[in-house]
Amino acid sequence: MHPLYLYNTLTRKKEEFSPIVPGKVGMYTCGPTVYQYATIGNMRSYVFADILRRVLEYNGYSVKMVMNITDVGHLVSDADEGEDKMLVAVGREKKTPWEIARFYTEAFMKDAALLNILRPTALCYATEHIEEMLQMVVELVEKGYAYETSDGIYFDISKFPAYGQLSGIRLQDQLAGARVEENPEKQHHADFALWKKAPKEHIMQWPSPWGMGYPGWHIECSAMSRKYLGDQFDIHTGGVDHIPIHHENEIAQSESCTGKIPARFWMHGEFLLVDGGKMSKSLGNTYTVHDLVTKGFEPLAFRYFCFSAHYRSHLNFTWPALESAQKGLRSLRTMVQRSSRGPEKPGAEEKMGRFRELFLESVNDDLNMPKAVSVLWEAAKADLGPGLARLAGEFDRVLALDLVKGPADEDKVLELSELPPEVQALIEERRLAREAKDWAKSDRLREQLREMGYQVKDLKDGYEVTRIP
RNA sequence: GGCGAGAUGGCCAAGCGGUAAGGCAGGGGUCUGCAAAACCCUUAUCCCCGGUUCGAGUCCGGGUCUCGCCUCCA
Repeated sequence: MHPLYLYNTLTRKKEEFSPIVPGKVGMYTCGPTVYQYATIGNMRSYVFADILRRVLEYNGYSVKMVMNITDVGHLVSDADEGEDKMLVAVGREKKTPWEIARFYTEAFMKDAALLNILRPTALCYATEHIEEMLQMVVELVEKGYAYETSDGIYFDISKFPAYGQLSGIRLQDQLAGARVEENPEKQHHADFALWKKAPKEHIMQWPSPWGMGYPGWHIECSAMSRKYLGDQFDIHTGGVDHIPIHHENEIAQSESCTGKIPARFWMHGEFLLVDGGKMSKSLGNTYTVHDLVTKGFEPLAFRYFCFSAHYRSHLNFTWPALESAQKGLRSLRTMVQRSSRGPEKPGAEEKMGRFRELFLESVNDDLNMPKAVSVLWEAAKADLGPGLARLAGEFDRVLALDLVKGPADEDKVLELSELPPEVQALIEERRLAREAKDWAKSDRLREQLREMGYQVKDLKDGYEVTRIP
């Protein structure tokens, strides 16, 4: 047996995983803010969460996976300054925040489905949990962890000495207001908003004990994870950018309320780089799943590409790299699918057992997907016969690359009858030329067909026509 | 200024104390009238300098260089 090891940001080491309740795992994934299309950088993060969930299930756990949808505008800056993201989108698209949120939520779910990301067992929308958030804010105020200013309710960080445990930041080292305007009413520069009082023109606002307002960004995760997973659950995931502010704040809020750190394992996915540098919405060098499809790639090529590096490493996105992934995936599927048509091989089962073990060992080693994929490649080359297809089917419960059913290189062989008449005519002419051993004419016709978008392969007896992609 | 990650063959990338996975690309070969496909073979002492050890990409110290976070963003 291979125990499951996961890296915990909290302790900065790999730990053997075991859930609070035997056999069951509760995990919470920080979901998207739905005010524009998700980038492939965002998607890498959700592929990571999906892999974690699938590996847990592969290990026999029943997983409750909760993901939030941030459909309320929180402020642009985590330091509670600046514009409201949702309002920016409202100005841009001339729609209501609700319409925008719905539109981009659907777009996100569609992209996720294209990447074979399983739907979370529970999706929760921030706007549907304002009540729970307010209750938590009230609780924090009553317990003395928060104070009121002219523009909102703030968490009092001085009451939570453990602050900074995730990121290793010591508050006294941080330069107050180094890059943002300091709010003079805040008692400590790292105090953060639990609730904001809304100016009249603010579109999304709700009644509260402090008048009309809207929630601070961090409170939604605390309130919703508590509601669906309890005061303490097993795993919390997100991007590395969430470590210093968002998750620190979340821990501070939740633990102040419940007395417990909300999650035992904190796991973070590294960023996707583009051409060696950061991808960011503000730099405008972002791509979406749709962009990949437009360039002729299948979405799962991106999923496969994500497996080329460990989730805690930077992964550098370039078009040639994606092409390499697409080729690798296609060729893997070709091997798998071809194997299912051949005869059984003696001794295959024995070898398969070994590969199963290696695969499990790899994914259970903190989700080492590059290793896991290499195990599959080794299996593909091990002459397992139809056993390979069975094995790939098992591994695909984690990989989800449509190995057995997805498009492979060989799938494009066309019947003569499905070709346009003029193409059929040229092929027939070429067949006759070949019979007459008129190679010059044969080659000329093959070139002509190629220009029309068809590749002709000559076999022992006959030929195969495929469409050039 | 603070925090963190990383430097492995042409490219991407595993390995985390015992003598370098895998993919893509390249080269050679088999097959073929020629192609294509397929199959086989093939390409590295791991940024630099010290140290620990019988033994180090793998641990420690010091450099150099990248990159990320501390603003939006996974």
